[in-house]
Amino acid sequence: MTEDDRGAHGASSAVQTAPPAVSALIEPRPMRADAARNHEKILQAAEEIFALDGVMVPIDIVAERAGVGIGTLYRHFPTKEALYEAIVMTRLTSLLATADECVKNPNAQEGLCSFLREFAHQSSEKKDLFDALGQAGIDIKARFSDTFEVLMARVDSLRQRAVDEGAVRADVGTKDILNLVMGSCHAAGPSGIDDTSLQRLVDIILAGIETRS
Amino acid sequence: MTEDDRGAHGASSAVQTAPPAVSALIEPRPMRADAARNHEKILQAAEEIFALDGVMVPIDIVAERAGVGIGTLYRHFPTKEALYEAIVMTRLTSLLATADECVKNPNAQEGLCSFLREFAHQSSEKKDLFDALGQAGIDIKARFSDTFEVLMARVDSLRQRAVDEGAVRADVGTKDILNLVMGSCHAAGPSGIDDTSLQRLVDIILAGIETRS
DNA sequence: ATTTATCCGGAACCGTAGTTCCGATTCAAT
DNA sequence: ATTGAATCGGAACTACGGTTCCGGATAAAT
Repeated sequence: MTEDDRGAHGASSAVQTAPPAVSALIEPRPMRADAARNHEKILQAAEEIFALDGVMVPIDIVAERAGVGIGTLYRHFPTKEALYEAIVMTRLTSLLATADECVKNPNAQEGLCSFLREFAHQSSEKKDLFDALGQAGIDIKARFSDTFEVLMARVDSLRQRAVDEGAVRADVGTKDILNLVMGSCHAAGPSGIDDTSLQRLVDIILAGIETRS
Repeated sequence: MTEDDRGAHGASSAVQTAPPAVSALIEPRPMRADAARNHEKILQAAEEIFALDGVMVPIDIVAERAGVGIGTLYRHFPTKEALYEAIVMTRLTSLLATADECVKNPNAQEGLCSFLREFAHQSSEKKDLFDALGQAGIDIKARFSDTFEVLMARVDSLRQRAVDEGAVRADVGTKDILNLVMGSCHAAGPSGIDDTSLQRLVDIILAGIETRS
């Protein structure tokens, strides 16, 4: 039961012209047009709502906002956790892209700096998504260990470059930095924190990890 | 209904010898011995459990740990929120005491420093109590505004002294500092963070708010 | 146009956690 | 020892949110 759309995420918009009999064994079916549309609508609605009201919102609300029934939502994401996973994945990927961008910056310090700013900015926009999930008993680091590792490595290279350049103290770990920045994002209570204040906090952190003269 | 033990918290252990008829209008009744005992047991159990498993634990568990029935618990704290309030109050008071202690330190920088360390230490011990409450939709700053203000003022005097002494930058606010330190405490995920790492984070923050040479 | 596999919608179900209620129990005053 | 009010205990009630189920609608293949 309910095994029909398992693993259909990567379908994209590739046209299927191969003989059905054989390819059916590999790729079950291309997913109906409306289904694909709904899948996207749900994902988007969830992202918006979670960012706005936190992950505690009842799932009905997400369905309502997406303009679909609850049943439909469950057809696409058999569990609320599955929804979380999809969104966190999006988020991690996006961060990874940001990190990649920042690595290109020839100035190591600037690179690290702008990554952290962007990281903080995203985190505060998406109302403490990561943290709220932790609260709800989902261990992100465990569930997405591979993607997480990659991101971590990327950030670490940002940090290492800055250290090599002599701009950042060698005795602060990547985790320390990320913990500090993440922490800043939700410390200001449920009301969130305005971007200006947040950037001020990031500045302090940056000052804190700089090499002293 | 259920108005019999309203406001009986401050009863303490003062002996009542005044004529009952008159004092009854002022102080309803001294609270039965076992009741007082239970009140204390519940408070203590709640503090322990909340610190250990977070505020999401069902209230039955608290009652069980305190060795009383659910009904009893509700007799003393008519709502789960009421329990929260009692505990947060304890916590705030304790922090206030710490702050008072630190103000006595003749060295302003050391004073601020040791307060922040202690603050961080307590926060990590008591498993993100404040934050978890925020998550649960309780706005601490609003509900305890008066006590909170006092604490805030105290910390601000710690900061101001350090600024006057030329040890801390003048452009960082008290809120910034507290946000950073609070943030550090729970950023490390549900598993918490060991005290050594936490102190390292506090060190970075302290470095970040120092005046540059 | 017909047919059928897929998908949609939302009523109903179930488990969980907060809260209420009231008979049984216990304190403490006489 | 007796008595009555205060307190206790926990079964039962309620609200809420996640999940299941299935009759009806729809895309797309013939």
